Amino acid sequence: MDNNKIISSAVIRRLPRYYRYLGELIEGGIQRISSNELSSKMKVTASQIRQDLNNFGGFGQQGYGYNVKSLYDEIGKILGIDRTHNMVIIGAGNLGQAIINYKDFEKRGFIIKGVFDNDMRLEGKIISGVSVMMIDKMTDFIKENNIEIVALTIPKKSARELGKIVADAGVKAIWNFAHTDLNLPDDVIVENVHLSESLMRLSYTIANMSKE
Amino acid sequence: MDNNKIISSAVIRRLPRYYRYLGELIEGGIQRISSNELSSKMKVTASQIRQDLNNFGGFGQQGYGYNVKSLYDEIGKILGIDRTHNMVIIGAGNLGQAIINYKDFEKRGFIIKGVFDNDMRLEGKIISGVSVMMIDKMTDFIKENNIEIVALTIPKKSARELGKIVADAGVKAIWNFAHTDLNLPDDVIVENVHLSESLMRLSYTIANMSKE
DNA sequence: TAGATTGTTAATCGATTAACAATC
DNA sequence: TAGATTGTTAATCGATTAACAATC
Repeated sequence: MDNNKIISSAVIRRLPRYYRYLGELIEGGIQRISSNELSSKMKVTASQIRQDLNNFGGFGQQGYGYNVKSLYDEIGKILGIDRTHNMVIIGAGNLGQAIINYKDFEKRGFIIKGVFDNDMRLEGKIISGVSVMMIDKMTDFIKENNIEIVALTIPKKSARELGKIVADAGVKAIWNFAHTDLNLPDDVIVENVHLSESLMRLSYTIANMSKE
Repeated sequence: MDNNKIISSAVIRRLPRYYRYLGELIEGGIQRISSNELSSKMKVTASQIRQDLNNFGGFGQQGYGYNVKSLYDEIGKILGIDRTHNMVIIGAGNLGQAIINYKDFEKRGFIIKGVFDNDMRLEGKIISGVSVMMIDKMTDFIKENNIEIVALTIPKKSARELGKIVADAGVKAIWNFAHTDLNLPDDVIVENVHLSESLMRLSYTIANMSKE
């Protein structure tokens, strides 16, 4: 595998979906699959599957197809979930709590080490085993606990401010749920989840399907 | 504007972001903007902005630029948020509650008419003015209240089942937060929010930025 | 009018699909 | 070996960027 080749984001966007389907095949006890079979399950072209995978190496075998388990593991490695990532949540509201309670993230190696909030009434509260701390303790906590990822589940104004602070504290990536762009230096990774944009795309499709 | 032209999904994906930036310009009291100024704010090319907008009509004026307020309104119309949409949530957990509590959706015309759950202890509970009902009342409720959109904030197994049920009940679109594809007939719109895929993309970027 | 900026065509770039030789 | 299916090249399709004439 050529580690330096830059992979297009279109390919990266599809990898987690391959990973999910392969996981389900494993659960179903399937050991091998051809690009053609996977193609019909996932509703993408077999050609695309083979092209995508070959960006990372020849994981298949002619005449046989792909070994489900080993392809699953390879994609896991590519996605960087063959190791753990320490994470904190900023914002102990419903959305922050939803992320903490959703146990699958932890299963994939995303370890939630703490939740921060500025509501003093929440200080010391335990949410699903994770304790709520005040924002002023955050920078130290990030440095001492080797935190790589911060999830921002707070309103946009605070998100912009705290985004800067955690970037300065040295986190590698921000998972941003606030409805704003963060405008941080290029060495800080930002992955946005803009729910309102998703809902507007849905609304667009409603408006334009009905037309025909 | 040519109502029948099919607009590429790449363009649609960008529209809500234009809408957001224009909204902020309005708040800031800005009345006109050129594609060049907007380009540097949004970090996309001016050419792309002009191309995107011209899919829907000539909203600008040579030598002047775009009127912020009227462009905002036009994009709102295109996105179908110039009218209201009735919506229900299935799943009264943290994620469902987060959506109910987030008042911006309501402001944009997405009216949450009810929440459904199968936990009998929640029956009749009021979450932010919206009452929790049991799943067996759902189909009737959807039909009687002209529900267009259903948000699925439940585990994947139930999501697949209830997705079919609400599709049969006649909803136009499903906003799917479950980590699965729904496989419904083509006339039902599905907009997926796969948080775990988003987190894996973030993880990929961490793994591959550190390499250089 | 002169300057600014759009709308739109043409050029480039990138992503997807098709085809098939290589090979298990 | 024969059949199946990959890996990979070539062809096509679509999206983005550049350029500039039209026009406010």
